[in-house]
Parts: sequence; structure tokens; C-alpha cells
Amino acid sequence: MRAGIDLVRAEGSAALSLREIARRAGVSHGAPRRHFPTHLQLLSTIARAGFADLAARVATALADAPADPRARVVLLAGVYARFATEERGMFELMFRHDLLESGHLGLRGTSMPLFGLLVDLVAEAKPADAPPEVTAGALWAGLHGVVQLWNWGSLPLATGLPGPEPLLEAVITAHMGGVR
Amino acid sequence: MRAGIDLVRAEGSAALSLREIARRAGVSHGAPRRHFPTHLQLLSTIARAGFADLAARVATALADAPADPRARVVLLAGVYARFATEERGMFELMFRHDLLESGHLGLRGTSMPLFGLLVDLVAEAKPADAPPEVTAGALWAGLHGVVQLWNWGSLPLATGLPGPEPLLEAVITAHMGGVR
DNA sequence: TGGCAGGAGTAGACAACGTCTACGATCTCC
DNA sequence: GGAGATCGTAGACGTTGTCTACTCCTGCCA
Repeated sequence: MRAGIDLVRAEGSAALSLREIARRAGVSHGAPRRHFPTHLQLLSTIARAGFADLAARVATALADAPADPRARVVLLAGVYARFATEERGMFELMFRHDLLESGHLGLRGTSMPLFGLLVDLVAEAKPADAPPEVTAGALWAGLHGVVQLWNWGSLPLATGLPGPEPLLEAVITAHMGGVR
Repeated sequence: MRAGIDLVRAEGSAALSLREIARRAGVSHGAPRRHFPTHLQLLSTIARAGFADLAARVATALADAPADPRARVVLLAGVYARFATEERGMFELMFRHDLLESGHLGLRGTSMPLFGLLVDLVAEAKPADAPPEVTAGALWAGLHGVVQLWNWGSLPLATGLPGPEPLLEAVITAHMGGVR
């Protein structure tokens, strides 16, 4: 499993074959089967570790941050975007549809605590607006979409910007208002 | 190629093996190689057909629609979301990172006309605001993120909503203002 | 202390896949 | 009517995920 995490960070999500992971771990190709009944389950477990890592990064970033909810969302977005570029292979793995769909293993639920945090921040910032789940959902989708479309080059090509930061700012401002 | 399009619509993007496409087309597994040097190039071509289909649907939907730019964006978002759910396999294929990245074949560019349309609509609606490319980029990312996260179940789980429409509305309103 | 059940790893088989190569058919144009 | 190009076939090769038999090793209980 640790071998899988190292591998996805070093070689990207496309290199994560079951046999290559076993090779890196120094065991035979049948060994992982004792612990993970199928390849997808192994990948799901690795992806879950990725979600845990992301949540930990967000937590440490928000630990000693100002209390203003908008500032905290900006921080969160920065961590999200940095994670997606620095841990690109892991990010790709985490949001592979075939993992999330065929799962039923609750991989989806792994991102819910982070979403709950976002809901709280939105509710704190705009208590009397639309339901905070809706605003937070749209906000999350905006951040995710920017990161994803930016990461594979569609948004850089479309906007000509040097970095995704203006887009993240635009998303946050659109959903949470401007600086106060 | 037509066999590939039929296959992805019937069985999803995971079923698109080169040999299965050839089987459906009634030819041997080596035959596609005469026309597409590699499997990825065949998939890219199929994905390009998907982008063309999406653009055509948007065009017909906007053909006899009111001139109000916000209403047109709402229409565009609806077509985008409907395409993603009705042609789920094709949509997954169109935004597979390994196609867009390893390409250099200009698959990315295929979505640029649609983006240009969005830029125009944004510029028309809010002529004196932030650069229209930035707003349009954030808007596109928001729509794409909603559709994607909705499609694989994260957003339904997070928000508890029955459909993605409120989220799409929230994204559009956030970036283009409310109804007038 | 001896025997033994169960977990963990190995090695090999199998079908399916993408790629490559040699070969055959068919069609066009000089 | 034959030459050349285009297209499809058939088989090989290496790799992958899964499955099955076999072998250790470890800890427990009589």
C-alpha cells in the first residue's frame, strides 16, 4: 500500500498496475490479493489515503488562520489547488469515476467531512441567504472545476492566464461576495 | 468509428477496448490500425465526435431562443447537463485526462468554440466587469464541476438535492447576477 | 512438546488487451 | 494486363487482472 502511494506520486495514476505495485513492494503479483480482493479495491484504499492527506493539509492550513470565513475559504481553495498540482497523480486517482462509481465502498463519503467544513464556512459568512448546502455545493463544484480544467490545460488555453488564482478568486467572490 | 460511438453510448467508456470496437464493426482486431495508429488516437477521434455533437445540440437549442444573454446561458447549462447524463459514457470519454494530456492532437481545442460562445454571452451580459474570459472561465468551471460531481454521486450525497438544477442556477446567478 | 489450523506469500495458468509484423485480397491507373 | 497502393486477416509477443494450487511460517491448544 505504501508502495502504491509512492508509485502514484512518482509515476502518476496511469502507472498504478497491480503487478507494478507488487513489484515495488518486493512481493509477488499474487500477494496483494490476500489484503485487497480486487485491483479496484486497492486503488480505492490508496485514494482514500489521498483524501485523508488532503483533509490533513486543509486542517493544518486552517489551524492558525484568521476567523473570517471568506479568508478561510480562500485558504482552503489554495490548499485544494496546490494539492491538485503537487500531487497530480493522486488527485487524478481520487476523482476517477470508475473508482467512485463501482465502489459502494464509501469512497464518496470520504470527502464529506471536507464538504461539511465548507458548508459551515458558507453558513457563517452568509447566514440568511440560499440554503448553505446549495451555495457550498456550487462553490465546491466551482473550485473543483477550475482545478480540474486548469490541470489538464483546457482553462489555460481558453483564458490565457498564467495561473488559476484569478479564477479561484472569481469563484469565491461570486459565491461569497467580495472582500469586506 | 461509428461502431465505437455506438459502443460508448451503449456500454460506457470503460468498454471501449480496441478489440471490442473492431468486433462490433465486424472486422479483425488489426484493422483499425490502418486508420488510427494507436488506440488512444481512435478514442480521441471518438471524443472529438462527442464534442461536435455537444456543440450541435447547443447550437440548435440556442437557435430560436430569447436574446437575453442570461437566459441563453441557462439554456446552455441545461444542454450541457443533459448531455452529461444522457450521453454519460461519451461525456466521460471526452474529459478523460489521459486523452487530453497525451494528445497534442488538439482535442483540447475542440471545446474552444463553445467557450468562445460563453465568453461572448458573458461580455454581453456584463460589459464593464472583470475580464470576460475570467468570468466565463469560472462559469464554465462551475458548470462542469456541478455536472461532474453530480454525475458520480458526490454532490447528491453532499447536498441531498433531487436534481442538479438548483446548483446550476446558483452557479449562473453567482457569476451573472439574478433574473432581471 | 507435538500437531495442526490459518494467515501470508509464491508460482503458474488463463483470458483479454494493445501493439507489431508478415501475408493475402482487391482495386486503380498507366 | 500487370504494378502499386490500400485495406483487412492472422498470429505472435509482452503485459495485465484474476484465479488456483502449493508452500511456508506462526501461534495456539492438547
